[in-house]
Amino acid sequence: MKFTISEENHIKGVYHLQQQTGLVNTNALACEMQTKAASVTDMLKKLKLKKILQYEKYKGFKLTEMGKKIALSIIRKHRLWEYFLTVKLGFDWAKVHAIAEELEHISSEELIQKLDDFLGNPSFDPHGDPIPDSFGKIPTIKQYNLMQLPIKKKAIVSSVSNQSAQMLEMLKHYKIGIGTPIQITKHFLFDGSLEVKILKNTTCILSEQVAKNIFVYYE
Amino acid sequence: MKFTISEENHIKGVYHLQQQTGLVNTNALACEMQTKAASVTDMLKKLKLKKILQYEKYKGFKLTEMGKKIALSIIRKHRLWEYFLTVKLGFDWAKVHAIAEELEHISSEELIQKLDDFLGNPSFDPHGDPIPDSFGKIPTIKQYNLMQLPIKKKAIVSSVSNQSAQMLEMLKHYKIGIGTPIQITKHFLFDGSLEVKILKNTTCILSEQVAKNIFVYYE
DNA sequence: ATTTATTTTTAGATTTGTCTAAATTTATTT
DNA sequence: AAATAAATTTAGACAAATCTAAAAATAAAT
Ligand SMILES: [Mn+2]
Ligand SMILES: [Mn+2]
Ligand SMILES: [Mn+2]
Ligand SMILES: [Mn+2]
Repeated sequence: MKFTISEENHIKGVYHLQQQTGLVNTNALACEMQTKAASVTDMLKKLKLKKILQYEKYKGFKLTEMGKKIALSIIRKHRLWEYFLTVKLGFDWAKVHAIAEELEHISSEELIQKLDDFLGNPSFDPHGDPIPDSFGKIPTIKQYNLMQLPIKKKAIVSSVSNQSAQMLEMLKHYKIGIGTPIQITKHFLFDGSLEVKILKNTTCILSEQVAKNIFVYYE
Repeated sequence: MKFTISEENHIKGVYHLQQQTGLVNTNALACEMQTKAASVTDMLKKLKLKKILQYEKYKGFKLTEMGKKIALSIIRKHRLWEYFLTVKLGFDWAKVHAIAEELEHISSEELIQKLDDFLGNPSFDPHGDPIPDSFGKIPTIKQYNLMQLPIKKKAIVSSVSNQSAQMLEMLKHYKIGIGTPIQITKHFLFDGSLEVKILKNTTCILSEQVAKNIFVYYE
């Protein structure tokens, strides 16, 4: 089945909200979509008719299984494009969301499969969010950018977004790799650099430029 | 100024038609856009108001300078995406047009500049059509795929779309490079292979798989 | 120069997505 | 339990993009 861009955006909006709240209500979605409650109601009727939503008037709503599948395929596209934009085109990861918001609506299934392969089937987007596979299956752990890791919190390096030879050389020198325990001991505001403790013994300083390419998870 | 997808498609349609006919008429554009004459008239009024078109009722129309600039920026996006899809993602060049028809409407200027650099600022798309630069300037020569070159017609190799090591090794063996004179002497229908004369002396057989990656120009 | 045919435009309808304002339902207070 | 507040839906409007059918303008043919 085909969906309009507006329908796709609404489906994705419901998905994100129901991850947190279970049932979603009209005002919340209106707020998420930067639109008005009346417009949301109209859209809900349409999506219910297309069997994307379980929806009872005044009672809130959530996605059907089919709805979830569609949401995940849009999220998959969004995050793969974000990955492409940062890793291949060198975009700052703050800028990629808005562009991926448009790219996620390109319809070709073959395109997204080939893009996925071209990128090496990445599991996480530049913000550390998991990328669903073509069946909608989501990697479980949640990653955080090292710059966002709370001070003193113990974490594990889970991925590095810049895979250039220079970056890898630098990480090798610091003995940082996938699975390395890491902990921020100090955050210098002057240049954004971090003092980090690695493997519970070595301590070193990472520039913001390096740190923002490193992702970690914890718990 | 911002344009809708439909407006952009119409602007591009006018551009292509006026390349051949100078002034464009309503029915021709309706045919090109797979729509009806009445719909075209509505769109013309809107585009005239936005100063994209010079248009007098019943008299035909053509793009203003601004209209041309916009058309070229859309064509630039279209052809860069086509190049990306074939060279980076490995799409068959017959399939890329439909997908680029969607991708050309992604709005970010920065995206297209970075994509252009990532691709190595190519001058021609996979079909041999020239890619306008960011100022709208178009490379002059027209390229043809070697498979499309009329038999016996003398031509010059102008580009190769597959730049893999294997392909380059093969071309080196055949002594084929950019600027090499080439001429088809026979076309075997059984497997699509070509017998070609290179440099006016050597003759060799190129498989269809090789030949379809070679582009030439003539005159 | 009329008549006929073709092209183009207008008039009016339809679908999609949005809005405001009013009505209705549900939730919260007194 | 009644009154008030908040959330949600309905009713009615509008802009964008399309269509069909009819009218008007232009071109071609007799
Ligand atoms: Mn979007
Ligand atoms: Mn993201
Ligand atoms: Mn298009
Ligand atoms: Mn092309």
